[in-house]
Amino acid sequence: MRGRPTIYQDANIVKKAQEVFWQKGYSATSLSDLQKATGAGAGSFYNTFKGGKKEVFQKAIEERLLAFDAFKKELSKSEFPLELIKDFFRSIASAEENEHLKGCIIANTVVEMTFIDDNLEADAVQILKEVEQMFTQAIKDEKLKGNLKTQTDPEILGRYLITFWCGLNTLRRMYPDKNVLKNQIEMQLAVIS
Amino acid sequence: MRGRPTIYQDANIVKKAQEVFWQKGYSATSLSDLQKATGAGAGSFYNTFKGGKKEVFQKAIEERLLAFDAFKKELSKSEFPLELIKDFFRSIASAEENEHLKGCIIANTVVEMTFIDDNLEADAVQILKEVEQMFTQAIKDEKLKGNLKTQTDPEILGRYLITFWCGLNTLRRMYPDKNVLKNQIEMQLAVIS
DNA sequence: TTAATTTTGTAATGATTGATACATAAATAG
DNA sequence: CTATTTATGTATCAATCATTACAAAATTAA
Repeated sequence: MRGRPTIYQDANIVKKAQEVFWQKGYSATSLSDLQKATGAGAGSFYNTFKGGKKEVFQKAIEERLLAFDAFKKELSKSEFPLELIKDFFRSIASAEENEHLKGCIIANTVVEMTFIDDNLEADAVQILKEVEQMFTQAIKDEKLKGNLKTQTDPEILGRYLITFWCGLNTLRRMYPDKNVLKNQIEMQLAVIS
Repeated sequence: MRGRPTIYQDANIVKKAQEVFWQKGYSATSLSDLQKATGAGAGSFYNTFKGGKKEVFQKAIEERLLAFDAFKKELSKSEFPLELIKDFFRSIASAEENEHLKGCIIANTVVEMTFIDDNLEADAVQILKEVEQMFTQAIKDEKLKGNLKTQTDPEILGRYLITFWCGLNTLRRMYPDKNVLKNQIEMQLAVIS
Protein backbone atom coordinates (compact mmCIF):
# COMPACT_ATOMS: atom_id res chain seq x y z
CA MET A 1 0.00 0.00 0.00
CA ARG A 2 1.24 3.43 -0.96
CA GLY A 3 1.34 6.57 1.17
CA ARG A 4 2.99 7.93 4.27
CA PRO A 5 2.80 5.43 7.09
CA THR A 6 0.19 5.85 9.80
CA ILE A 7 1.56 6.88 13.17
CA TYR A 8 -1.72 7.27 15.02
CA GLN A 9 -3.73 4.06 14.78
CA ASP A 10 -7.51 4.48 14.80
CA ALA A 11 -7.91 2.13 17.75
CA ASN A 12 -5.29 3.99 19.75
CA ILE A 13 -6.86 7.37 19.13
CA VAL A 14 -10.23 6.02 20.20
CA LYS A 15 -8.74 4.50 23.33
CA LYS A 16 -7.02 7.71 24.39
CA ALA A 17 -10.03 9.82 23.46
CA GLN A 18 -12.31 7.49 25.39
CA GLU A 19 -10.38 8.19 28.57
CA VAL A 20 -11.01 11.92 28.23
CA PHE A 21 -14.68 11.52 27.26
CA TRP A 22 -15.17 9.14 30.18
CA GLN A 23 -13.93 11.73 32.64
CA LYS A 24 -15.23 15.00 31.20
CA GLY A 25 -18.20 13.91 29.15
CA TYR A 26 -18.94 14.89 25.55
CA SER A 27 -19.66 18.63 25.72
CA ALA A 28 -16.85 19.57 28.07
CA THR A 29 -14.25 17.72 26.00
CA SER A 30 -12.67 19.98 23.37
CA LEU A 31 -10.83 19.05 20.21
CA SER A 32 -7.78 20.54 21.88
CA ASP A 33 -8.24 18.10 24.79
CA LEU A 34 -8.44 15.21 22.35
CA GLN A 35 -5.39 16.31 20.38
CA LYS A 36 -3.39 16.63 23.58
CA ALA A 37 -4.50 13.21 24.81
CA THR A 38 -4.02 11.37 21.53
CA GLY A 39 -0.96 13.21 20.24
CA ALA A 40 -2.57 13.46 16.83
CA GLY A 41 -2.90 16.91 15.31
CA ALA A 42 -5.96 18.22 13.53
CA GLY A 43 -4.66 16.83 10.23
CA SER A 44 -4.41 13.23 11.38
CA PHE A 45 -7.50 13.54 13.50
CA TYR A 46 -9.88 14.60 10.76
CA ASN A 47 -8.17 12.42 8.19
CA THR A 48 -8.93 9.39 10.37
CA PHE A 49 -12.38 10.44 11.59
CA LYS A 50 -14.27 12.40 8.95
CA GLY A 51 -17.14 12.69 11.44
CA GLY A 52 -14.92 14.60 13.84
CA LYS A 53 -15.54 14.71 17.59
CA LYS A 54 -18.92 13.00 17.40
CA GLU A 55 -17.62 10.03 15.42
CA VAL A 56 -14.80 9.45 17.89
CA PHE A 57 -17.26 9.57 20.78
CA GLN A 58 -19.47 7.06 19.02
CA LYS A 59 -16.48 4.77 18.53
CA ALA A 60 -15.61 5.13 22.20
CA ILE A 61 -19.14 4.04 23.08
CA GLU A 62 -18.94 1.13 20.64
CA GLU A 63 -15.76 -0.03 22.32
CA ARG A 64 -17.74 -0.42 25.54
CA LEU A 65 -20.40 -2.36 23.65
CA LEU A 66 -17.67 -4.75 22.51
CA ALA A 67 -16.49 -5.16 26.09
CA PHE A 68 -20.07 -5.95 27.06
CA ASP A 69 -20.37 -8.50 24.26
CA ALA A 70 -17.23 -10.18 25.55
CA PHE A 71 -18.74 -10.43 29.01
CA LYS A 72 -21.97 -11.83 27.57
CA LYS A 73 -20.00 -14.49 25.75
CA GLU A 74 -18.21 -15.43 28.94
CA LEU A 75 -21.57 -15.54 30.66
CA SER A 76 -22.99 -17.93 28.09
CA LYS A 77 -20.20 -20.39 28.85
CA SER A 78 -20.49 -20.01 32.60
CA GLU A 79 -21.89 -22.75 34.80
CA PHE A 80 -23.26 -20.21 37.28
CA PRO A 81 -24.16 -17.15 35.21
CA LEU A 82 -26.01 -15.34 37.96
CA GLU A 83 -23.01 -15.67 40.24
CA LEU A 84 -20.82 -14.22 37.50
CA ILE A 85 -23.11 -11.21 37.28
CA LYS A 86 -23.12 -10.79 41.04
CA ASP A 87 -19.34 -11.04 41.13
CA PHE A 88 -19.18 -8.35 38.49
CA PHE A 89 -21.12 -6.04 40.78
CA ARG A 90 -18.97 -7.07 43.74
CA SER A 91 -15.79 -6.30 41.81
CA ILE A 92 -16.89 -2.68 41.52
CA ALA A 93 -16.35 -2.05 45.22
CA SER A 94 -12.62 -2.68 45.04
CA ALA A 95 -11.96 -0.39 42.08
CA GLU A 96 -9.58 2.56 42.33
CA GLU A 97 -11.01 5.90 43.45
CA ASN A 98 -10.50 7.35 39.98
CA GLU A 99 -12.63 4.57 38.52
CA HIS A 100 -15.39 5.36 40.99
CA LEU A 101 -15.33 9.01 39.96
CA LYS A 102 -15.43 8.12 36.27
CA GLY A 103 -18.36 5.80 36.71
CA CYS A 104 -19.95 4.09 33.70
CA ILE A 105 -19.48 6.00 30.45
CA ILE A 106 -22.73 4.63 29.05
CA ALA A 107 -24.84 5.66 32.04
CA ASN A 108 -23.03 9.01 32.06
CA THR A 109 -23.92 9.48 28.41
CA VAL A 110 -27.61 8.76 28.97
CA VAL A 111 -27.68 11.48 31.62
CA GLU A 112 -25.67 13.99 29.62
CA MET A 113 -27.09 13.60 26.14
CA THR A 114 -30.84 13.65 26.67
CA PHE A 115 -31.47 17.13 25.28
CA ILE A 116 -28.12 17.44 23.50
CA ASP A 117 -27.84 14.72 20.85
CA ASP A 118 -30.60 12.25 20.02
CA ASN A 119 -28.34 9.74 18.27
CA LEU A 120 -25.76 9.47 21.01
CA GLU A 121 -28.54 9.34 23.60
CA ALA A 122 -30.35 6.54 21.78
CA ASP A 123 -27.11 4.56 21.30
CA ALA A 124 -26.37 4.68 25.03
CA VAL A 125 -29.94 3.84 26.05
CA GLN A 126 -29.86 0.89 23.67
CA ILE A 127 -26.74 -0.50 25.31
CA LEU A 128 -28.19 -0.20 28.80
CA LYS A 129 -31.28 -2.04 27.58
CA GLU A 130 -29.10 -4.83 26.22
CA VAL A 131 -27.35 -5.13 29.55
CA GLU A 132 -30.73 -5.23 31.26
CA GLN A 133 -31.82 -7.94 28.84
CA MET A 134 -28.75 -9.97 29.75
CA PHE A 135 -29.61 -9.65 33.45
CA THR A 136 -33.21 -10.67 32.82
CA GLN A 137 -32.23 -13.71 30.78
CA ALA A 138 -29.75 -14.91 33.38
CA ILE A 139 -32.41 -14.60 36.07
CA LYS A 140 -34.96 -16.47 33.95
CA ASP A 141 -32.49 -19.28 33.37
CA GLU A 142 -31.63 -19.54 37.03
CA LYS A 143 -35.32 -19.64 37.91
CA LEU A 144 -35.94 -22.49 35.46
CA LYS A 145 -33.13 -24.39 37.12
CA GLY A 146 -34.95 -23.89 40.41
CA ASN A 147 -32.16 -21.90 41.97
CA LEU A 148 -34.21 -18.80 42.78
CA LYS A 149 -36.63 -18.53 45.68
CA THR A 150 -38.02 -15.09 44.86
CA GLN A 151 -41.42 -14.95 43.16
CA THR A 152 -40.70 -11.60 41.54
CA ASP A 153 -40.95 -11.44 37.74
CA PRO A 154 -37.49 -11.81 36.13
CA GLU A 155 -38.25 -8.76 33.99
CA ILE A 156 -38.73 -6.66 37.11
CA LEU A 157 -35.57 -8.11 38.60
CA GLY A 158 -33.57 -7.38 35.45
CA ARG A 159 -34.76 -3.81 35.57
CA TYR A 160 -33.94 -3.75 39.25
CA LEU A 161 -30.34 -4.65 38.43
CA ILE A 162 -29.92 -2.07 35.68
CA THR A 163 -31.48 0.53 37.98
CA PHE A 164 -28.97 -0.50 40.63
CA TRP A 165 -26.15 -0.21 38.13
CA CYS A 166 -27.18 3.35 37.27
CA GLY A 167 -27.70 4.22 40.91
CA LEU A 168 -24.29 2.84 41.74
CA ASN A 169 -22.91 5.14 39.06
CA THR A 170 -23.77 8.08 41.30
CA LEU A 171 -23.28 6.40 44.67
CA ARG A 172 -19.67 5.65 43.73
CA ARG A 173 -19.05 9.37 43.37
CA MET A 174 -20.75 10.15 46.68
CA TYR A 175 -18.77 7.42 48.45
CA PRO A 176 -15.67 6.35 46.52
CA ASP A 177 -15.04 4.00 49.44
CA LYS A 178 -14.55 0.27 49.25
CA ASN A 179 -16.37 -0.61 52.47
CA VAL A 180 -19.39 1.59 51.90
CA LEU A 181 -19.82 0.23 48.39
CA LYS A 182 -19.22 -3.38 49.41
CA ASN A 183 -21.99 -3.25 52.03
CA GLN A 184 -24.35 -1.55 49.64
CA ILE A 185 -23.70 -3.98 46.81
CA GLU A 186 -24.17 -7.05 49.01
CA MET A 187 -27.43 -5.70 50.37
CA GLN A 188 -28.82 -5.02 46.92
CA LEU A 189 -27.70 -8.35 45.47
CA ALA A 190 -29.39 -10.17 48.34
CA VAL A 191 -32.71 -9.25 46.75
CA ILE A 192 -31.87 -11.66 43.91
CA SER A 193 -31.92 -14.99 45.75
CA MET B 1 -33.99 53.99 46.60
CA ARG B 2 -32.51 55.70 43.59
CA GLY B 3 -31.77 54.18 40.20
CA ARG B 4 -33.52 52.71 37.18
CA PRO B 5 -36.11 50.15 38.23
CA THR B 6 -35.31 46.47 37.98
CA ILE B 7 -37.18 44.60 35.29
CA TYR B 8 -35.53 41.20 35.67
CA GLN B 9 -35.89 39.97 39.25
CA ASP B 10 -33.05 37.77 40.53
CA ALA B 11 -35.43 34.98 41.48
CA ASN B 12 -37.06 35.02 38.07
CA ILE B 13 -33.76 34.84 36.22
CA VAL B 14 -32.68 31.91 38.38
CA LYS B 15 -35.98 30.13 37.76
CA LYS B 16 -35.78 30.51 33.99
CA ALA B 17 -32.07 29.66 33.94
CA GLN B 18 -32.71 26.58 36.07
CA GLU B 19 -35.03 25.18 33.44
CA VAL B 20 -32.28 25.37 30.81
CA PHE B 21 -29.57 23.99 33.11
CA TRP B 22 -31.89 21.17 34.13
CA GLN B 23 -32.32 20.09 30.55
CA LYS B 24 -28.91 20.74 29.01
CA GLY B 25 -26.59 20.58 31.99
CA TYR B 26 -23.93 23.15 32.89
CA SER B 27 -21.35 22.84 30.11
CA ALA B 28 -23.77 22.65 27.20
CA THR B 29 -25.73 25.70 28.35
CA SER B 30 -24.38 28.90 26.82
CA LEU B 31 -24.79 32.46 28.00
CA SER B 32 -26.77 33.00 24.82
CA ASP B 33 -29.14 30.21 25.92
CA LEU B 34 -29.60 31.86 29.29
CA GLN B 35 -30.18 35.31 27.83
CA LYS B 36 -32.78 33.91 25.47
CA ALA B 37 -34.53 32.02 28.26
CA THR B 38 -34.49 34.83 30.81
CA GLY B 39 -34.98 37.78 28.48
CA ALA B 40 -32.21 39.63 30.27
CA GLY B 41 -29.34 40.95 28.18
CA ALA B 42 -25.68 40.71 29.13
CA GLY B 43 -25.93 44.03 30.96
CA SER B 44 -28.68 42.99 33.34
CA PHE B 45 -27.31 39.49 33.62
CA TYR B 46 -23.84 40.42 34.83
CA ASN B 47 -25.14 43.34 36.85
CA THR B 48 -27.30 40.90 38.82
CA PHE B 49 -24.86 38.00 38.99
CA LYS B 50 -21.27 39.16 39.21
CA GLY B 51 -20.22 35.50 39.28
CA GLY B 52 -21.71 34.96 35.83
CA LYS B 53 -22.87 31.56 34.61
CA LYS B 54 -21.46 29.65 37.54
CA GLU B 55 -23.17 31.80 40.15
CA VAL B 56 -26.55 31.38 38.46
CA PHE B 57 -26.07 27.62 38.31
CA GLN B 58 -25.21 27.58 42.00
CA LYS B 59 -28.38 29.56 42.75
CA ALA B 60 -30.39 27.11 40.66
CA ILE B 61 -28.99 24.27 42.75
CA GLU B 62 -29.72 26.15 45.98
CA GLU B 63 -33.32 26.55 44.88
CA ARG B 64 -33.61 22.76 44.82
CA LEU B 65 -32.07 22.60 48.29
CA LEU B 66 -34.83 24.94 49.48
CA ALA B 67 -37.45 22.69 47.91
CA PHE B 68 -35.87 19.77 49.74
CA ASP B 69 -35.91 21.69 53.03
CA ALA B 70 -39.61 22.33 52.52
CA PHE B 71 -40.23 18.63 52.03
CA LYS B 72 -38.19 17.84 55.12
CA LYS B 73 -40.28 20.26 57.14
CA GLU B 74 -43.46 18.64 55.88
CA LEU B 75 -41.96 15.28 56.79
CA SER B 76 -41.25 16.37 60.34
CA LYS B 77 -44.93 17.19 60.82
CA SER B 78 -46.16 14.02 59.17
CA GLU B 79 -47.73 11.23 61.17
CA PHE B 80 -46.42 8.59 58.75
CA PRO B 81 -43.13 9.98 57.47
CA LEU B 82 -42.01 6.81 55.75
CA GLU B 83 -45.28 6.65 53.84
CA LEU B 84 -44.74 10.26 52.75
CA ILE B 85 -41.32 9.32 51.40
CA LYS B 86 -42.73 6.30 49.61
CA ASP B 87 -45.51 8.39 48.14
CA PHE B 88 -42.91 10.82 46.89
CA PHE B 89 -41.24 8.00 44.97
CA ARG B 90 -44.62 6.78 43.75
CA SER B 91 -45.49 10.23 42.46
CA ILE B 92 -42.52 10.10 40.12
CA ALA B 93 -44.14 7.46 37.94
CA SER B 94 -47.00 9.71 36.90
CA ALA B 95 -44.82 12.66 35.88
CA GLU B 96 -44.86 14.06 32.35
CA GLU B 97 -42.44 12.56 29.80
CA ASN B 98 -40.43 15.77 29.75
CA GLU B 99 -39.94 15.53 33.52
CA HIS B 100 -38.66 11.97 33.13
CA LEU B 101 -36.14 13.12 30.55
CA LYS B 102 -34.97 15.99 32.73
CA GLY B 103 -34.48 13.76 35.72
CA CYS B 104 -33.07 15.17 38.97
CA ILE B 105 -30.86 18.21 38.46
CA ILE B 106 -28.81 17.37 41.55
CA ALA B 107 -28.07 13.80 40.47
CA ASN B 108 -27.39 15.08 36.95
CA THR B 109 -24.90 17.56 38.36
CA VAL B 110 -23.02 14.91 40.34
CA VAL B 111 -22.57 12.92 37.15
CA GLU B 112 -21.62 15.89 34.99
CA MET B 113 -19.34 17.86 37.28
CA THR B 114 -16.96 15.25 38.68
CA PHE B 115 -13.91 16.27 36.67
CA ILE B 116 -15.25 19.69 35.64
CA ASP B 117 -15.85 21.81 38.75
CA ASP B 118 -15.02 20.70 42.27
CA ASN B 119 -17.24 23.25 44.00
CA LEU B 120 -20.39 22.49 42.04
CA GLU B 121 -19.69 18.76 42.37
CA ALA B 122 -19.27 19.00 46.14
CA ASP B 123 -22.43 21.11 46.49
CA ALA B 124 -24.50 18.54 44.63
CA VAL B 125 -23.00 15.57 46.49
CA GLN B 126 -23.70 17.35 49.78
CA ILE B 127 -27.37 17.72 48.90
CA LEU B 128 -27.73 14.06 47.96
CA LYS B 129 -26.15 13.12 51.28
CA GLU B 130 -28.64 15.30 53.11
CA VAL B 131 -31.49 13.59 51.30
CA GLU B 132 -29.98 10.24 52.20
CA GLN B 133 -29.75 11.36 55.82
CA MET B 134 -33.42 12.25 55.76
CA PHE B 135 -34.26 8.78 54.45
CA THR B 136 -32.11 7.14 57.10
CA GLN B 137 -33.64 9.14 59.94
CA ALA B 138 -37.20 8.38 58.81
CA ILE B 139 -36.36 4.69 58.69
CA LYS B 140 -34.75 4.79 62.15
CA ASP B 141 -37.83 6.47 63.57
CA GLU B 142 -40.17 3.99 62.00
CA LYS B 143 -38.08 1.14 63.32
CA LEU B 144 -38.22 2.54 66.86
CA LYS B 145 -41.98 2.69 66.56
CA GLY B 146 -41.87 -1.01 65.70
CA ASN B 147 -43.35 -0.53 62.24
CA LEU B 148 -40.49 -2.13 60.31
CA LYS B 149 -39.95 -5.86 60.03
CA THR B 150 -36.65 -5.75 58.17
CA GLN B 151 -33.49 -6.33 60.20
CA THR B 152 -31.32 -4.35 57.78
CA ASP B 153 -29.42 -1.40 59.25
CA PRO B 154 -31.27 1.89 58.62
CA GLU B 155 -28.05 3.41 57.31
CA ILE B 156 -27.89 0.76 54.62
CA LEU B 157 -31.55 1.26 53.83
CA GLY B 158 -31.11 5.02 53.57
CA ARG B 159 -28.28 4.51 51.15
CA TYR B 160 -30.43 2.00 49.34
CA LEU B 161 -33.07 4.68 48.80
CA ILE B 162 -30.64 7.34 47.58
CA THR B 163 -29.10 4.75 45.27
CA PHE B 164 -32.57 3.98 43.98
CA TRP B 165 -33.23 7.67 43.48
CA CYS B 166 -30.09 8.03 41.37
CA GLY B 167 -30.83 4.83 39.47
CA LEU B 168 -34.35 6.03 38.78
CA ASN B 169 -32.77 9.17 37.35
CA THR B 170 -31.47 7.07 34.47
CA LEU B 171 -34.26 4.49 34.33
CA ARG B 172 -36.76 7.28 33.71
CA ARG B 173 -34.87 8.22 30.56
CA MET B 174 -34.72 4.60 29.39
CA TYR B 175 -38.43 4.10 30.05
CA PRO B 176 -40.33 7.37 30.31
CA ASP B 177 -43.40 5.20 30.82
CA LYS B 178 -45.83 5.38 33.71
CA ASN B 179 -46.48 1.64 33.98
CA VAL B 180 -42.88 0.52 33.75
CA LEU B 181 -41.84 3.03 36.40
CA LYS B 182 -44.79 2.27 38.67
CA ASN B 183 -43.96 -1.44 38.77
CA GLN B 184 -40.30 -0.75 39.36
CA ILE B 185 -40.92 1.76 42.13
CA GLU B 186 -43.33 -0.52 43.98
CA MET B 187 -40.92 -3.42 43.78
CA GLN B 188 -38.05 -1.38 45.16
CA LEU B 189 -40.10 0.21 47.94
CA ALA B 190 -41.26 -3.23 49.05
CA VAL B 191 -37.75 -3.80 50.37
CA ILE B 192 -38.49 -1.17 53.04
CA SER B 193 -41.18 -2.93 55.05
C1' DT C 1 -34.61 71.00 38.50
C1' DT C 2 -30.60 68.92 39.05
C1' DA C 3 -27.37 65.56 40.74
C1' DA C 4 -26.74 60.96 42.06
C1' DT C 5 -27.66 56.28 41.39
C1' DT C 6 -28.89 52.01 39.36
C1' DT C 7 -30.51 49.10 35.50
C1' DT C 8 -30.68 48.22 30.83
C1' DG C 9 -29.32 47.41 25.94
C1' DT C 10 -25.77 47.15 22.69
C1' DA C 11 -21.40 46.82 21.08
C1' DA C 12 -17.44 45.30 21.67
C1' DT C 13 -13.63 42.19 23.93
C1' DG C 14 -10.10 38.36 23.48
C1' DA C 15 -10.26 33.46 23.88
C1' DT C 16 -11.71 29.16 22.43
C1' DT C 17 -14.66 26.28 19.69
C1' DG C 18 -14.92 22.46 15.93
C1' DA C 19 -13.48 22.09 11.41
C1' DT C 20 -10.96 22.98 6.94
C1' DA C 21 -7.09 24.13 3.63
C1' DC C 22 -2.97 22.98 2.12
C1' DA C 23 1.93 22.33 1.72
C1' DT C 24 5.12 18.87 3.04
C1' DA C 25 6.73 14.38 4.53
C1' DA C 26 7.12 9.60 3.68
C1' DA C 27 5.94 5.68 1.91
C1' DT C 28 5.12 2.28 -2.53
C1' DA C 29 4.05 0.95 -7.33
C1' DG C 30 5.72 0.99 -11.76
C1' DC D 1 14.04 7.54 -10.52
C1' DT D 2 9.47 9.16 -10.93
C1' DA D 3 4.63 9.36 -10.27
C1' DT D 4 1.17 8.37 -7.11
C1' DT D 5 -0.76 8.05 -2.79
C1' DT D 6 -1.57 8.68 1.97
C1' DA D 7 -0.61 10.77 6.56
C1' DT D 8 1.04 14.54 9.06
C1' DG D 9 1.75 19.31 10.88
C1' DT D 10 0.53 23.98 10.70
C1' DA D 11 -1.98 27.84 9.53
C1' DT D 12 -6.32 29.44 9.28
C1' DC D 13 -11.28 29.61 9.20
C1' DA D 14 -15.84 31.52 10.72
C1' DA D 15 -18.64 30.84 14.71
C1' DT D 16 -19.40 30.92 19.22
C1' DC D 17 -17.80 31.28 23.93
C1' DA D 18 -18.11 33.97 28.55
C1' DT D 19 -17.30 38.44 29.88
C1' DT D 20 -16.53 43.55 29.90
C1' DA D 21 -17.17 48.45 28.51
C1' DC D 22 -20.04 52.02 28.24
C1' DA D 23 -23.61 55.16 26.92
C1' DA D 24 -28.45 55.82 27.44
C1' DA D 25 -32.60 55.18 30.17
C1' DA D 26 -35.11 55.64 34.29
C1' DT D 27 -35.66 56.31 38.75
C1' DT D 28 -35.13 59.11 43.53
C1' DA D 29 -32.86 62.29 46.84
C1' DA D 30 -31.87 66.88 47.57
